[in-house]
Amino acid sequence: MQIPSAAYWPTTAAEAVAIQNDLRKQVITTDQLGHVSLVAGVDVGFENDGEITRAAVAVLRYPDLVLVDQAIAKTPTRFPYIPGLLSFREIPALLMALEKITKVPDLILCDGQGIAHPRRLGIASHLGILIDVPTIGVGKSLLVGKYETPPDERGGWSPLVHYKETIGAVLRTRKGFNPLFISPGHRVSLETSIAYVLACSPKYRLPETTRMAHHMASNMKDDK
DNA sequence: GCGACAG
DNA sequence: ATCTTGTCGC
Repeated sequence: MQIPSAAYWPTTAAEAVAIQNDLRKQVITTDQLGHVSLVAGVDVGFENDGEITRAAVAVLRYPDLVLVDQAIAKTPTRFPYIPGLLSFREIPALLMALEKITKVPDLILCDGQGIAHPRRLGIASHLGILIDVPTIGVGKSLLVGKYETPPDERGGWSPLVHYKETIGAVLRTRKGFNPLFISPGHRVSLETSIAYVLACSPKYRLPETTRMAHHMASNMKDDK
């Protein structure tokens, strides 16, 4: 798919924060997505103490979740891991992998937060704005916000609140397992985000999209 | 000031 | 994220 040239990339934390404060104005948290027939999952992995970044994209047909396209990319890491600035470390490699995809997804599920972020610009929101595709943040743990333990049943959830603002949902995709931290990335509402995450996680705690991308990013070290 | 802190 | 086998529990 066509990817806008990420001409310049920040080098310092202060620079990255300034970019987030600017891009946050572009985030849309209302439903602005068409018919969804293709859902993608993206994930990243590292090698050599983080020197190399591996990215993987898995495109699945929706709603049967059959893998129809995939791509991987490997590149030198350019930004350190700093809580709140994760996207600057992982997005460069993700864009390289997305560029190789031939089927453009209608929706992308990302590892990490959407607007459930200190400045409302987690990796899902950041990526969504850069490529202008609807995105949802699916985190395995908390970054910011407070919440009550959600009901222990599949579909049970409770709001994630930060500074009096609802920024996401703590959702259980399986009874008896830790919940996921869901938040709108870009062009998707919270309600819709919850619905798609549940629809994409029919059997395991994590969405099929995420699981497939994860496996691809891991097996990259086995082959070429 | 102290602690928390996606992957 | 990553280093890694077996092991405990539903």
